[in-house]
Amino acid sequence: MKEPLTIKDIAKLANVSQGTVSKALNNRPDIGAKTKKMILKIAEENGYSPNAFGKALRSQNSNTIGVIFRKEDIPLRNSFFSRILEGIEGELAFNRMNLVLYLMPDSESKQLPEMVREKRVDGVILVGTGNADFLKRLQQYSIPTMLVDPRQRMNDGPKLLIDNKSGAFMATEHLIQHGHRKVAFISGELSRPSFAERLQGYKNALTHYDIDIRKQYIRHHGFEAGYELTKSLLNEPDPPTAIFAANDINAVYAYKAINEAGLQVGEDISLVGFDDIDLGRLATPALTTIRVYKEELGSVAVRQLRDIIYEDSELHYTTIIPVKLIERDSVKTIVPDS
Amino acid sequence: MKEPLTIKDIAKLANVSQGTVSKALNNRPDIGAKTKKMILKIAEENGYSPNAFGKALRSQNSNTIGVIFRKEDIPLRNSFFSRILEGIEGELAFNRMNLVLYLMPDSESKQLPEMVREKRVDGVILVGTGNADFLKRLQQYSIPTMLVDPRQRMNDGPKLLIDNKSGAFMATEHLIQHGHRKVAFISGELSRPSFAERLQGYKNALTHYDIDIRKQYIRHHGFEAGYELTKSLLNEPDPPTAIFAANDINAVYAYKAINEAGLQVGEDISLVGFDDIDLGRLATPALTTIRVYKEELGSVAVRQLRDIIYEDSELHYTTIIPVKLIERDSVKTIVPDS
DNA sequence: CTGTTAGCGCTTTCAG
DNA sequence: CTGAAAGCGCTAACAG
Repeated sequence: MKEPLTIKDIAKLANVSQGTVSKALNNRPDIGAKTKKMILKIAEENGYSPNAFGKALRSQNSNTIGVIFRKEDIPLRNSFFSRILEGIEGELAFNRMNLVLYLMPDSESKQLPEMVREKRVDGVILVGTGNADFLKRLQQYSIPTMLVDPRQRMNDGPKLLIDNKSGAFMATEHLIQHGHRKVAFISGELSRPSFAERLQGYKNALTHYDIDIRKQYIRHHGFEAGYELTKSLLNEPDPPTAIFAANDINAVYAYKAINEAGLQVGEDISLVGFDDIDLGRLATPALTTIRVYKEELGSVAVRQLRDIIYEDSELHYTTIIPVKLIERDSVKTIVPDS
Repeated sequence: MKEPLTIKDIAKLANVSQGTVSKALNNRPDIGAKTKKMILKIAEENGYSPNAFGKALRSQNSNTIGVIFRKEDIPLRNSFFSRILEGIEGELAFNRMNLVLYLMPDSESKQLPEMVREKRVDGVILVGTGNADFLKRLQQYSIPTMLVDPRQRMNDGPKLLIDNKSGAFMATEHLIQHGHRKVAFISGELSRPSFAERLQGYKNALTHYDIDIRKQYIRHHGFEAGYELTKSLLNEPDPPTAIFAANDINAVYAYKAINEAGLQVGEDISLVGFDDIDLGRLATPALTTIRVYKEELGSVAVRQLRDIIYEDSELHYTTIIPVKLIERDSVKTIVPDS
C-alpha cells in the first residue's frame, strides 16, 4: 500500500504551502481562482482525501453523529426502530456525515456513552429512550441532543413525537364507523408514553361516540403479549367484535390467537393496528393500521439536529409527526346488535 | 459546560508530566506503581476521558470499524441482515469499539467509502455485498476487510459463509422423509450465491433419494417474489405437495398464495423455509425452517477482524457457519402416491 | 492573495 | 522510573 497522502504531500506537489492547500480544499474565499483550481486538480489526480482525525482534532467537530437505542428494545429486530434508523442513515449519508450506532443497555445510563465522553460525535439522536437522569447529564455536558419518541415526556430539549392520540382516535373511530360498539384495546406496557397516549386516543373516540368504556376490554402488558391478551379477550363472557392493537406486532400476535380460536380476522373479528410495519401487510388478511412515518422520523431528527449543531439554532422545537389510516382487509362492517 | 479536561490538566493536577499521565492511563510497564495509582485516581475523580481524535491521530488507529451493507438490499427492513448487525454491534460494544454504519449504494462501488479514505475506521465488515472491483480496491488500500455472506465467492480475503448446501439438503431431506416426492423449490435471484448453493443442496437431496429433478418445480425470481412463484406452482398440472423456500421471506409470501388458493399450509401443502426469521415463527402454522445463526455471523466476523487488525493475523480463513433444522408446524407426513 | 507558524490532544522516543 | 520534546494531519491567525 502506498501510504495515504497528506496535505503536506499535496502542497509539495503543487509548490505551494500547506495553508494554501487547506484553503483550496475548504473553499475559502481568500485564495486565487487559478491556484485553487490547480491545487484541486492535483489533489483529485492523486486521490487525496483529508484525514478525518487531523481535521476533527483541529476543527473540533467530527462530522459524525451518534445514534442511541435502548439495547433492551432489541431495536434491530423491530422494524419500527430499524426503519427510523434507516431514515437517519439516509439523511446523514446525504449530508456526507457518519453514523456511529450504539445500543445502550439501561444499566449504562448512569454514565455518558463513551463516544460522547471521548468527543467522537458532534451530537446524538436518542430513539425510544430517555431516562431523565441520563438526559440531564447529556444536557450538562451540553452536547446537542435530539429525542425521537422518548420514553419520558417531561424534558426540555428538542424532540420528535408521533401523533399517537389522533392516530388512536382515527383507528377506533374507523371501527366504530364500521358498526362496532364492542371495541377492545391491547398494547404493550403503558409506561411507554406512546402507548398511554394511544390508550387515551382510544378512550376519546369511545367517549366522542357515546360508547361506554369497559375496563375489561382494555389490556396491556409486554411488547409482544398480544397473543395472551387476545386469547383472554376472546374468553370474555361478552367478547368484543373488534380490537384496536396499539402496535402492529401485538396485532400480528392477535391473528395467531384469533386463528387458534377457530375465528377469522376480518370476518368474525375486526382488527386495526398501529405503526404499519411489513408484518401487517403480509398477514392474511392484510392488516388495517395507522401508518407512522418512520423514515421521516429519522430524517427529520437529523435535519433538526444539524440545525442545532451547525446553525446554532437555539429553538428547541417539539415536532409532532402526523400519522395516517391505511385501510386494508382486517375490518368488516357489522350491524351493531345493541 | 465545563470544558472537557485534557491530559494536560490531569498532569497539572497530579504534578507530573503529560507523558507520565499517558503511561499511567495506558497501563505501560515503565511507570511506578504509586504514581500510577495516584494519577488514575485523579483522572477518575475528575471524570477524565481521553479525546478520541487526539489518540487516533497519534496512534494511527481509531478503535472503530465500519460496517457496510448494500443499500439496495434495504438491509434494515430485513431481519436477516439486521440481526447480523445486532451481532456485530454486540461484539464491538463488548470490546468497547465503535461502529460506523454505512448503507452503500451499488453506484458508489467505483470508489472507496469516505470513512475508509478518511481513515476513520481500522477495518471494515462487508455484509452481503462484494463487487469484485470494489473488493480489489479495498485490498489495494490494504484496509483489513471481512466478508460476510458475500455475493461473490471468488476472492481471497477472509470470509464467513453460511452452510447453504447442507442446510438445503437437510430441508429437502426432511420433506422427503415425510413422504413428499413432489417437492418444489422457490428462491430469490440465483445471482446471489447463497441461493444458488441452496438450489444445489436441494438438487443433491433429490438425487440422493433417487427422485427426478423436475424443472417446472424450480422457480426463482425477486427477493420477495414468493407470492407469484407459489401461485404459479399451484397452477401446475401436477402440483407439488411440498415447497422448499430458500428464504423465509419468500416462504411467508407462499403462505399468502396458498391461503388465497383455499389451501392450508401444513395440511394441503408442506413448507420448509431457510434463515429462521421471526416472521416464520409468527406465521400460522409456524414455519419449519433452517436456522442461520445470524448474531453469530456478526460476532465471529468482528472477532476475526480484530485478530487481523490487532494481532496481525495473516491467515485468511474462510469460515463456514453451520445451520440447523428447526421443526415447527408447516410440514405434514403424507403417503407418497407414486 | 500566499506563506509561516502555532497548536488541537495525544503517544512515544530519548535523556536524565 | 520520570520529564522534555517532537510530531501525527489538519486549520486558522497573522504577516507579508
